[in-house]
Amino acid sequence: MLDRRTEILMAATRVIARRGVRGLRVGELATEAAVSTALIYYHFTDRAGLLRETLAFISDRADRYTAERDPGAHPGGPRAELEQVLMLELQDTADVRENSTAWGELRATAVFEPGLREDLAKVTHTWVYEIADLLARARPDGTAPAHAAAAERLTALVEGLSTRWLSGSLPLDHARQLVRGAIDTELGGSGAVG
Amino acid sequence: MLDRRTEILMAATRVIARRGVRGLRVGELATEAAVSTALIYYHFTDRAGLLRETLAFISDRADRYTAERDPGAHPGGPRAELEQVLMLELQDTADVRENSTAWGELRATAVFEPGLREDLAKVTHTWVYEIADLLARARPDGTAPAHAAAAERLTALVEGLSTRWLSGSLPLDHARQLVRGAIDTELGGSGAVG
DNA sequence: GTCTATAATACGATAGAC
DNA sequence: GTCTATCGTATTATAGAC
Repeated sequence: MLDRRTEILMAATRVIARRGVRGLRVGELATEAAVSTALIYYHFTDRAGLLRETLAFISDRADRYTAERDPGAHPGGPRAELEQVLMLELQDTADVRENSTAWGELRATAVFEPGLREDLAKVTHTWVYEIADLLARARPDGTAPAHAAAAERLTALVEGLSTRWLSGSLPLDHARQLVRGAIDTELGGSGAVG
Repeated sequence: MLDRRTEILMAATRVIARRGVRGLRVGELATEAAVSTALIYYHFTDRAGLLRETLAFISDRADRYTAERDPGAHPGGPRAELEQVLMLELQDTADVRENSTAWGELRATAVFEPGLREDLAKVTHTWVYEIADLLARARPDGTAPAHAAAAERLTALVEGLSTRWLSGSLPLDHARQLVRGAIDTELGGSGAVG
């Protein structure tokens, strides 16, 4: 059985997925969690603190996506592992939708709130580094700077596509296909225009 | 001489660039535009209407970036033109910063407000189509679907990089370098990992 | 068309009972 | 720990003078 505090954090994640970080109202969260607003202020100092803890909660959950994998031991080899890791952000399950939405919100909010930037940079760096590592294993002949640049491009692409998906301008299947094409292209495969 | 209405729209663009769509307060806009809040409600029905018109205003201005160019008559050929058009979103001038910030906000807001999605899809489609056309001119040997996919990847990449730039996680020069690398890679040049 | 003044309400946050 | 009730303020929106 989960404690109330965790229930509130999960409810906050759902509300953020529905209304955005900046659209979260403490009153609406109370309704979603089926508690009073006073209880929220009992468990969290204020709205800002609640938001901080919720974003940490979401990050942890996202970390677990990847942390639970067994790195390097992927059956399909590094190429398949690379594709799988990049596709983690592009799946239509409640969990991933919630996480991707919150993540996009975090990025969008950081444009106007410098206080969020540090957390953001840290998590982004971890992700980029992981992708660069997989690229290095998929193409051991490439240079480290080339792998780093390709990893930055692939992750930024996934973020861009994720926003388009969530904002309804791009079907999920199409977004996934574009990522596959980008992997092909970056690995020097047959994906390029010519 | 501009009329008050247009002055308010320009002021709204500045406020959105500073605070975000959801951070825009009618009172702050009034101060920025040096008018009363009542005047804003005289010229626009309500906050939502003001926002709609401001976002249309921003879209029009962004269209003009590219519409005013002389398509096909670029001195450096289609490859240079392609690079230039993609780089339009990644420049540290007040205008571009305002537009890119507002554009990112429009996308981020559309995730939670379906009413904005139609406008968004239209402008995105125009942009993607323009890039696909330039790719076709740069590589006439490629197929139309390949050009379309590459255009979607390049524009989504620019959006992702733009958000990273504006949220302070990526220096502008680096973002621009990554776009150049992506163009090389998509055109089958020497940019790939291997 | 533009202002000052103010109504109406939404929202974050707290007091105090249980 | 959890609730009901409420306060204070920020914000949207309007009334009415000029």
